[in-house]
Amino acid sequence: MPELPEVETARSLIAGEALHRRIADVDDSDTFVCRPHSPGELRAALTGRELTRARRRGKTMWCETSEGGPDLGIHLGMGGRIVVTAADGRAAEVGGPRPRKAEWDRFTLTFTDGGSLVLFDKRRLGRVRLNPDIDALGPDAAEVTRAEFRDLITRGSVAVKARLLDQSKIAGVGNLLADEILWRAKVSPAARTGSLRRAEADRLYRALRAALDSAIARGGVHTGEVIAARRPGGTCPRCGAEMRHGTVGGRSTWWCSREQAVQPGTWPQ
DNA sequence: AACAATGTTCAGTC
DNA sequence: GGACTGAACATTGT
Repeated sequence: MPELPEVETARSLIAGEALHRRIADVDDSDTFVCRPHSPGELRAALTGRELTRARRRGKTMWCETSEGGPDLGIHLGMGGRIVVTAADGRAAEVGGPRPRKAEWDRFTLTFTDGGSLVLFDKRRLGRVRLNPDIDALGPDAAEVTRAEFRDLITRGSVAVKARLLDQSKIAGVGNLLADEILWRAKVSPAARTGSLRRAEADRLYRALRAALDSAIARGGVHTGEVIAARRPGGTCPRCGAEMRHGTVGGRSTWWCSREQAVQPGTWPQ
């Protein structure tokens, strides 16, 4: 699930429920999720502090900590969820509490009030680390300006979908959101960045804003208009033409065979 | 059993 | 350095 809209709602949950509570203990024993830290490193760095602010850029969240402590970086990976539990044991989660197995709790902050903040992730591809390198990310997709976007989306000659997924160029767009944006803008996922005209770049920019606004308002990228058509036999929700499937930028990609027709010579190989 | 999956990262090649 | 591929990571779901 997690792309920018999901991460933003998770960040908002932390900001509303987990700040200014004293950390009594830290379970950082999952060495894969907490890599490259060794067990006990996060515990030593965080115990006794409070989270003071929850921030986000693209799909990376980080919490500032009290007494000049390190930033606590959290990435949800492919399917991570944040659960914040109150002192009375009541669990708060985006979209309401859902069933969860304790064995899939990958990282836990226990607060002195008895509550907790948990990264729950059955696939274990989420990660937690101190002082994440935020500067390696491009501008946040929800904040990028039209001028910045025009530049980053037309430079070079890579497939435009690969560029949308490149977190170092623009941060927050994942595979589903990329398909939704390209479909809304009626641009082929395989179109080369250098071949895009200004009108197409600006259509993509408007589609980016609209897709983000819609996903945040409706509760996630899976609510995208074209996402339901990403299946064998799916048809374009606008024109009814058959949806096509292939690999672009190394990821599974669906597009409308009529409105997003691949231009000759743009498909790799 | 085989394959795909909403993410990142790294090695290798051209 | 840019573009690209394939694999790896760990695990579940179909």
